[in-house]
Parts: sequence; structure tokens; C-alpha cells
Amino acid sequence: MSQAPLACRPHNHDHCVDHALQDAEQRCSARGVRLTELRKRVLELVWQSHQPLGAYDILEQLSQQDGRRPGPPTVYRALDFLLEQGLVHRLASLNAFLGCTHPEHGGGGQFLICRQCRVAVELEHSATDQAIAQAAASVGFAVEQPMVEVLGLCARCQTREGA
Amino acid sequence: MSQAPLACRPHNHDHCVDHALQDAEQRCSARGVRLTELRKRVLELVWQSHQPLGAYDILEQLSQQDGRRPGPPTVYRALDFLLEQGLVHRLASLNAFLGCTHPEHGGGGQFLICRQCRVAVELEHSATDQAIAQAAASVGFAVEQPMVEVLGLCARCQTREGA
DNA sequence: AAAGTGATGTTATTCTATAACGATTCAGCC
DNA sequence: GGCTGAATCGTTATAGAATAACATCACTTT
Ligand SMILES: [Zn+2]
Ligand SMILES: [Zn+2]
Ligand SMILES: [Zn+2]
Ligand SMILES: [Zn+2]
Repeated sequence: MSQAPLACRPHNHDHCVDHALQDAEQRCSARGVRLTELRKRVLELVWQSHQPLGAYDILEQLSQQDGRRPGPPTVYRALDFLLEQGLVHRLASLNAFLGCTHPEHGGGGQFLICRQCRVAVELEHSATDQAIAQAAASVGFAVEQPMVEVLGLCARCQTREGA
Repeated sequence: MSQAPLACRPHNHDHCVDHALQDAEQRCSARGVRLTELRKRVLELVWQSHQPLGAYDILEQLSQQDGRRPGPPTVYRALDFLLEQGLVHRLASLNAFLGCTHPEHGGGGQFLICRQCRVAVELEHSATDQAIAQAAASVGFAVEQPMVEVLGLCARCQTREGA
């Protein structure tokens, strides 16, 4: 065990948000797709913490900001766009969305989800990718979208629980 | 690549069902829990194929068998029992349930889900378990419930698609 | 039989996601 | 500027998945 990830330690989270938004701008303009105001706002809301956020939570916060509430499709369309661009992930085990911390990698990644503090950390652990590839190959299965979501306790919450 | 799993090949599926039901009887009586008629019926419905089945599909089939339809809680309670006993799995990426083919192992297992024929195969690939354990350990995360669901094409459907 | 526990039935509700259609905005062109 | 097609967003209604709360039934123990 080396070091707990940034997400699990106190840190200046504004840096995370700023970096994510800037990176998203760049990425979208490079691809010729439009990071509209709504999409940017949704991305910012998803990034407001390292805890996955439900679509209806996003909806709620949007409606509080604006005074009126858009329909669910408005939020889901923005999320679909962000998913397509690889800027957020959807965690199937939580029905919730999380800002992507590894937009440079194409693959699925692995997610470690703390049942206590709800923080989710994204990894790009190639040995896991390879192990899954090997397992699939052993039965002739062609992998398209691997999904790894691990529920457990983050480093921080382990020490708290021990106390 | 050695051999495609039974689930992906033509086989006498009655054997699968019989074995699963008998094994479930044994397991439950050994633990002093009751595999009631309803629970057995739900288990049998889940085992009717190697394709994960939604709770509302089970509900539908129950209602067709009986002429009247119970409420969703009836089905979900039976499924909860079967999940607790490790007799079925829930696939979060599909919101669907699948008979367990490895009741002897406690762990989560890995699931290979064919997007074409919808068959899902459960593996117990220790190298994958270990890789995940190692990835988690590297950031001080304590694994409790690893979840691996891989979408792709099974061996059978690859040859079909190539044709 | 009486009481207690577990299992099931029933109704209503919550949470998540999508379908369908209309209105708006934007980019490129006349 | 004004026009046009395409993308985006708004709005309403609906589908799909899961649970809450409470009543009833069954099975066991005394
Ligand atoms: Zn941060
Ligand atoms: Zn934690
Ligand atoms: Zn079979
Ligand atoms: Zn297949």
C-alpha cells in the first residue's frame, strides 16, 4: 500500500474542478463538439465532489440554481453527451455519475467505492485489465466493455472505523 | 482460448436446472433456512435459461402460471433470499438476475455478458480477483464486494457475426 | 387453543430512465 | 440582414426498477 488517492484526502478541490473543466473545454473543441453552458454546468455539478451523483440530484441542484426545474431528459441528455465524450462515468452499482479522472485513457477503468464516505476513486490498473482479458480469452469471449466496481472501505474510513 | 462454456453451447439444460434446484435444497436445509415453494419457483424461473432475467419478467411468468399477479415485493423478497443464500446473482449493468453456477465459492465472481445472445457466464478467475485485490491494496482500499461485469460477444456469436 | 415468528399478499410510492413532440438556438449560406 | 437545416433544449407523459408500510396467512412452540 503506497498512498491513498487525492480524492480520499483533504485537498483543494477547486483545483480538481478547474482542471476538469479546462480539460473538457480543450477536448471538446479539439473534437469539434459543443460543450454548451448546460453541459458545462452539469459537468461542474458532477465534479462538485468525488462522490458519484445521481441524475435526479443534478436535476435538483439545477432547479435550485435557476428557480425552475427542467425535465429529466434535459439532464440525461447532457449526461449522455458527457459519457460519449468520456468526461464522466456512470456507476451501474449506484445509478450515479462521476467525473472522469483519466480522460486520456479510453478504456473502462476500475472504480473503488467507499460504502462509508461514498467517495469513488477511478484507477487504470493494467494488470486488472489484462487479467480480465485473459479470463475472457480462456472461454473465447470477446471483451467490449469491461466494468469493474469494487465496494469497500477507503483508507481514510478504515482508520476512522478502527477508532 | 480453450473451450466455450456450456451455457454458450447446445446442451441439455434440464440438467442445469435439476442440479441447481437439488443443490439449493441441500444448501438451504444444511443452513436451516426454508426454500419455500415460492422461492423455489422463482429460482427455477431464473434458471430457465442462461440469460439474466428481470424481476418484472419473473413477475410476469409467475402471474401467467397462477392466473393472478402478486405484487413486486413478493418477487423481490424471494430474490433477496436467494441472493443472501448465494443461489442467484444480480447483474447491476442489466438490472437482472442470474442463477449462480459457483455456489461453492463465496466471492463475487466475474460475469461475461454477450450483447448478442444475452447469455451470461460466470467465472471464478482467481488471477482477476488477485489483480483487483492488488489494485485496491495499492491505494489502501479494503475490498468487500468486487463486481466485474464484462459486456462483449460470446464465442458462438462471434462466429455467427463473422458469417 | 394461544402466542410468536417468519413468509406472503396488497396497495401505494419512490427512484431511475426514456419516448415523443414542440420550441429555441446556432452555423453556414444567400 | 434574412433564410435554412441541424443540433440543442424544454415539456409532458410514460416506462421500468425497487421499496415502504401494513395486513394476512402459515408454521412452530408452548
Ligand atoms: Zn478533488
Ligand atoms: Zn471512505
Ligand atoms: Zn444450461
Ligand atoms: Zn452470444
